[in-house]
Amino acid sequence: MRLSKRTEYGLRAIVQLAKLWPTHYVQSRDLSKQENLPNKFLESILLALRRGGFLESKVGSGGGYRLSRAPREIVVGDVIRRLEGRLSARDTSTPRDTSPGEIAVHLINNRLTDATDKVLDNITLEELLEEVGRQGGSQQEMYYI
Amino acid sequence: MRLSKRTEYGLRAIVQLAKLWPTHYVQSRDLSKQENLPNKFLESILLALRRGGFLESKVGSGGGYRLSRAPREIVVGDVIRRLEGRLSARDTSTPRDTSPGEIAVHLINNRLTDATDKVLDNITLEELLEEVGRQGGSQQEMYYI
DNA sequence: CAATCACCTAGTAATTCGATCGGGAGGATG
DNA sequence: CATCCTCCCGATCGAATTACTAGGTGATTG
Repeated sequence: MRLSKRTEYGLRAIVQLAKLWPTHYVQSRDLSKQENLPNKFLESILLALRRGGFLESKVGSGGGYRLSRAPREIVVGDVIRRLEGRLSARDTSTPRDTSPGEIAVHLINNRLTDATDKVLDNITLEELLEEVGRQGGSQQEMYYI
Repeated sequence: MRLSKRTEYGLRAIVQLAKLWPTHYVQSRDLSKQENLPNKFLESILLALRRGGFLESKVGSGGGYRLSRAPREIVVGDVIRRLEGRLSARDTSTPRDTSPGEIAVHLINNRLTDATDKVLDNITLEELLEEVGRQGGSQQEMYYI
């Protein structure tokens, strides 16, 4: 499974903002330059993040975006779920008089979303930044608790 | 994250075949009726599963498909990876001189594929059938080992 | 042979995705 | 007040992906 570009760009932007926190507002234009992202596309993503309550914005000269709270208080899973429309599309309804195949699929789906949620809800922006600082944890799989 | 229809249909079909194992060949037409799936679409999926070594087929009158081995020897993860083209698209390369944002995304992606692989590689068709038999485990989240 | 059924190619319909366009609206600055 | 600056926001568009269909080939069986 792979994250959409929208989510990827959003993550990259918010990581930059986390690095610069709590210094003041960064403009979307600068963000798209730093991470080399399509300007207008990024704008809409930043807007979604603001609506999600992760960012604060300020219009006018000297305006821009910044995190609305400390990186340690922002859970990566919340950010990603906001951007990735379909993620966490857990079937709330448990079908009863359906075929075994459908039940099986339902079951697999739930386990998958469970597992991904567990991963994503277990890391904050601050922790993510720390791990990135260690060059991706010496690029090995020593992760998972 | 959600499975594609292709994967979903393939799973549903192979679950049916697992239920009927080791009785003899089932035709794709019957399968599509039982699970109410688009006939021709399912055909191409079954073909892929056969090429993946999960199914055996027999052409001609009285032909059809069956599992190529016992349900306990078929891992769900293998089936799904065969159908879902992109899954397990783990970035093999570890980018070095890239932005923090890119490294962060890379890291998240790896953790996600790790987690999903772990879930899917930990259940066989036989186990899946058992759990389905328990009506989806009384529809609660008592799953995960 | 005549019916059956897997196999195969190709093509189309529908949706999603990535990205762009083109303006507002509303604050800052001089 | 004028005019930059920057966020805000809806509409749109091409391309890729996904979902699905049509139509034929050729082995197998009764």
